[in-house]
Amino acid sequence: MPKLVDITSQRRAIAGAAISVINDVGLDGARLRDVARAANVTTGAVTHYFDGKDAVVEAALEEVVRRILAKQERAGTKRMDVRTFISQACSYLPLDAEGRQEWRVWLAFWGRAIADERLRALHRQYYAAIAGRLVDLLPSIRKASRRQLTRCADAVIAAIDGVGVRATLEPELWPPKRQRETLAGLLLPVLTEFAEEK
Amino acid sequence: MPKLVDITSQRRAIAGAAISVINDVGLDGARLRDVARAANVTTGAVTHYFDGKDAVVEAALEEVVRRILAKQERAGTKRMDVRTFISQACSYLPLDAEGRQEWRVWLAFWGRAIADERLRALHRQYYAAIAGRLVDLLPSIRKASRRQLTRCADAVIAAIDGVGVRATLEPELWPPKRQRETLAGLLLPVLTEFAEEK
Amino acid sequence: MPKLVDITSQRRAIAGAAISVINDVGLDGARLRDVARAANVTTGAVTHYFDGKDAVVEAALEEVVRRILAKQERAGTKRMDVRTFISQACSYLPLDAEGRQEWRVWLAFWGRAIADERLRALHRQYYAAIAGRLVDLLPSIRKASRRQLTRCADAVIAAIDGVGVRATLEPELWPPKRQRETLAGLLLPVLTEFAEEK
Amino acid sequence: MPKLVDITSQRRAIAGAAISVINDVGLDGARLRDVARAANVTTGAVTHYFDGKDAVVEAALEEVVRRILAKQERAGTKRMDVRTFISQACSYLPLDAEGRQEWRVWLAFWGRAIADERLRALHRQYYAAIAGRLVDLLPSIRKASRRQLTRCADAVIAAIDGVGVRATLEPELWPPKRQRETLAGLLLPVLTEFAEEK
DNA sequence: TATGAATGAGCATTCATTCAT
DNA sequence: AATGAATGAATGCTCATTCAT
Repeated sequence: MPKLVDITSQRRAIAGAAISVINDVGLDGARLRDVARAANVTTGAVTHYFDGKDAVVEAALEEVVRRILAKQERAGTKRMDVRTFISQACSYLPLDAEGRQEWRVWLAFWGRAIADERLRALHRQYYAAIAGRLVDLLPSIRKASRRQLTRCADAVIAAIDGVGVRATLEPELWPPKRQRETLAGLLLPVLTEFAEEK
Repeated sequence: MPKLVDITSQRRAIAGAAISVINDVGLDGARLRDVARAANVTTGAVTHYFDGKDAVVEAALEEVVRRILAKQERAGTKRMDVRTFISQACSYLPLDAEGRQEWRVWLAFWGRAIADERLRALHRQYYAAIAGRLVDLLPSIRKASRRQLTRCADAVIAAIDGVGVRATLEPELWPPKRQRETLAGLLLPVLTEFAEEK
Repeated sequence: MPKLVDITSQRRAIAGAAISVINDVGLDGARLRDVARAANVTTGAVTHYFDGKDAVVEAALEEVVRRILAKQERAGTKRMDVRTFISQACSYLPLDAEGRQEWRVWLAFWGRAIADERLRALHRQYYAAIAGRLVDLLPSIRKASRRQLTRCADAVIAAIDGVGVRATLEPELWPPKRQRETLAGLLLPVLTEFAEEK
Repeated sequence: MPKLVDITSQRRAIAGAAISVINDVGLDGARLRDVARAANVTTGAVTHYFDGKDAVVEAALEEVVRRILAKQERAGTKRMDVRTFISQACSYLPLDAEGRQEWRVWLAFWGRAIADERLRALHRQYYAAIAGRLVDLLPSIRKASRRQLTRCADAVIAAIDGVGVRATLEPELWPPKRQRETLAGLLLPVLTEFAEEK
């Protein structure tokens, strides 16, 4: 009787190992053998669960997105003030070790996506998901037209990305405080204005 | 007498070729041979002018920064209103083919910098230069303390990076108009507030 | 289950192939690819079993030493006369095809050792082993102080090396007879004197 | 009017530079560019004076031999006792920095000669020259048949080579004293016997 | 005569992938 | 299902050599 394994959880475990390796040595530096070792399996096992390196890499990206989205506190869509919203937005930033890891890997994928149409398509998809969440959340501040909501979501995402990138590249210069202040400095005026429009 | 060449200009030419190749195939995909071909020289010539691939890559980054900084219209530091400042900031965005190329390469470097201390140090240095320019420019809007200027510069840089990243990854969804509007949407409230503080 | 291989014997096989290649084309001329072919494996296999070319080269040296030492007839340490000892010493000389090969490779390593501290350390170690054997053997001729034994061993080793080098470089001029006569001509007076000291 | 250069002295200078480089980095490690730099000329000049690397290398060997032979004190062929002869023989050993350099380079050439017929022919030639000198010198100890002289010269050369090799590979363990004692230990009995034969 | 920029073949090395077990 | 030994294509890099000036 063969050993029964949970295929999905094995794939998740390997994807997680890949994230860890990418975080350490970058996307190019990540060798399948190291991923295997980090997952406590053999290289053969990795190619057994995935079609090849690209598939592993995509699974890692998918896992990162899953984790990033999971960060967002599952707040209801009830009435919410601007400050609460901003504090929610801050949860996306690389404030702790885990967040930094996710951002580092995320940046690594950007770097590869510029020359990989498949990855870029995934990015479009993930951004759409994130933007969709915001568009769902923003009406809890104020009812607005779809167009207004989209614009506002664009601004919020850009602000988060802008702060997150800088904090990821200069972690020693960007403690959580500076990240939060900068993000708040950008979002407070925008969202206040948004909230007060009629 | 042997042919005398301008070493600096040759290095610049090769760095430019590297940018072009990185833009096309990414930082990992960039092979020295392709860089050589793009520069109309042989691989031997490339290693003649540079110590190795890493040196070529760093030169490419340096050249990209040079071009990005050169973009900024050399406005005087005379009195400037918020709208003019934002329009200046927009000149950093990937609005045209050239800008898109620079941003793509820039993103590629981010991806590698996460696992390359040397590159990260270069990034710190370049960000400091860019921030410095802004800090020099902001007083033309309003006199302010160094701390206030820095915070404002942080916000501006984050906004530019955030919009630029998104526009680079989703170029078909982010025509110049959307980029400008999003950046303005972020900066106008912030800078207006900044300008009106006393 | 994957094929299980005896790693040590594979390494030995590759080292042996390396010896053969070095014998043919010299230490510098030896390419990993040729070593691989001589061992009936691929270059990838060679780098699979060794960290790189240097490691292969060191393994070849180790194997040569093993073979050279194995040459020595395993005589007991019982009473032995000078002529028997000399005949034992002669077994180190490049008298046959196998011995010539070992000496050629041995010379090749000398040439590299002069600029390679690591190799020189190995040589020191191997010489110490050879000298040790002689020091163990000489008392079967006559009891002597450690100092006297060492001096005698020095002389014996020098005589063997001197004859061996010349015979290796001028094989056509140095048939076994001439080698044996020259070595005996050097050692007989020395050892006779050594044997007769009281 | 073109600059007039002494071709021969330029070649000698380059050969000397080559010796120095080979001494430092070995025969394989020696790059033409380094030789050129050590000789204070350009690489082009080196290939101008020599047909290629092999020619430079051979010139270096020739120069080493010249220096080694020059070492031998030009004693007359008048009556000479055994001790004086041995002291002459010792002058071939790597007793000082200059001698060590010559031996190191000499060893490097042995290592290459094993796979280079041309170099081996040169070695045969140089050994013949050295042996010839000894054969000329030995009669000053005792008149003997050509065959006896050759055998004795063989022994002397082997003893010198044997001690020299070891001293070159283990310089820290072989100060001049140990070299001289070992060589004398080998040659004294042999030559005494030779001198006393009738 | 002499320069040194440029060439390009050749090398070790890396690593995703395959496959017999 | 899982192993890990073996493959071999692909790359960066070195360096002797060439040649226009």
